[in-house]
Amino acid sequence: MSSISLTARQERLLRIIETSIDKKGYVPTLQEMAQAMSISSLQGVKDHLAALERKGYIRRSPGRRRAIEILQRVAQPEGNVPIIGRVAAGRPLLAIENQQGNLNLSSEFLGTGTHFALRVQGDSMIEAGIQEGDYVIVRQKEAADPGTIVVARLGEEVTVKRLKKKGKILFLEAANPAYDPIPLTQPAQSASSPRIVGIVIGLYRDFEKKR
Amino acid sequence: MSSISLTARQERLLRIIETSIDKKGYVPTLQEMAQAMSISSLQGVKDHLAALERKGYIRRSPGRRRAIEILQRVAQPEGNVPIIGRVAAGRPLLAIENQQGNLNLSSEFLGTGTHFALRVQGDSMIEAGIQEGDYVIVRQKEAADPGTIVVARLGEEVTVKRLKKKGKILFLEAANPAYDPIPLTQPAQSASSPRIVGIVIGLYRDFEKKR
DNA sequence: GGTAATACTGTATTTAATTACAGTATCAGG
DNA sequence: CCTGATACTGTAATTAAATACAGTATTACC
Repeated sequence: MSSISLTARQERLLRIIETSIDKKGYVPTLQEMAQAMSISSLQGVKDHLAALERKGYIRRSPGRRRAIEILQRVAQPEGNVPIIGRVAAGRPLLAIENQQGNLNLSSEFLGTGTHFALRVQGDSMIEAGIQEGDYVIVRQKEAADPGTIVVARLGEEVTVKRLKKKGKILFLEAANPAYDPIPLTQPAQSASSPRIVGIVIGLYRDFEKKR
Repeated sequence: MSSISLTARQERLLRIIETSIDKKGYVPTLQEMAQAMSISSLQGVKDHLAALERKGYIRRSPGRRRAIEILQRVAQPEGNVPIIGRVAAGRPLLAIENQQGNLNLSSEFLGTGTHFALRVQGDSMIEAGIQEGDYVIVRQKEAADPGTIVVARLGEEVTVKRLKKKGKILFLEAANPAYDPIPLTQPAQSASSPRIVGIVIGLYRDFEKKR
């Protein structure tokens, strides 16, 4: 899913067009784009549009007004949650590896922050009503309150667990008693020690294609 | 959420504009609208647009090209599922009473047909992993296969049940054994007899605002 | 039964918005 | 160090597309 990279200015223009479409429902004019980019000449905007078209991000119909079709977005549309297959062990931020699809929720369910969806494997959370094959909606966060269901990274593995506090120590506990609780050192001592990736804010279950 | 009704032609034009925005990303021109409506004069289209603006469905910026903003849609956008509070007892079709919000899922999860979301009340399906407060995504359908989780109307009430077949008789069975199964006469004899409204194809749970 | 709203045809006019042309300056890559 | 891509300024020309004007026929409603 990699694509030709854009310059800072080209990306900014694409974002301006995307925002206008999302907010107002129609494509801005060259004049409006120039104003939003703080460019006094229309030729500057035209150059950027030509670059965006050449790189395959947009399609224009020459001569026609406001006829710009977006082929590839740079910004996630509001409420769009990428379904990811594997969470890579990137240090400060989370590197999203293979995107498998999208789940689009109304933004009132999401709130602020970066979100992603993860397919649940195994039955460790069955007692909390989370089944194998369910998609959990995760908000990226490094800290969470005790009692919350979190997504944590243990080495290279990513698991869904409930955060519990016993005395002064935080534990990652499976809802299924067959699994042992994992103590959490906070802040994380080393790169390999257990670390909270985000909190589970939603769940989606597909009754039809339980692949 | 009731609004001023549109004439057949006005509604058709609004749908044409909506489709162009959804498929191409920009508003069609008066010429394109005239062609799509099979009207030879632009004045005909202008009249319809004036009516749509007067009725509050669109907003135009006079003089500016393709500057039509849709304020109220007639067609549901692709993948949009309305969350409804109460299902009214409309005879052939389902009258959606009070819409409380929207849930936007990728269309690959939805498939074809009309869908709506319903908040689950009570614990009758707890053993099937459906909890109180969950939103079930329902595809409108009058028939279902045994084993499927369905939404059925019993008089004025709407419930989530599993469809079971014992011999030749279909039953609506709660996953919670505390509830008794309800026999289903098919096709429904009277207007008040139990009736399948749709099948549950998905589930959404909000962990944050469990109001 | 008059009057307003709907639903158009057809032509002429105007302008919003794109295109075209002529330059300038900077930066990265071979 | 040259060449192509990026990133602009500024003005003039062109045209896609909206307006504007003058009608007609039909249906809806106090």
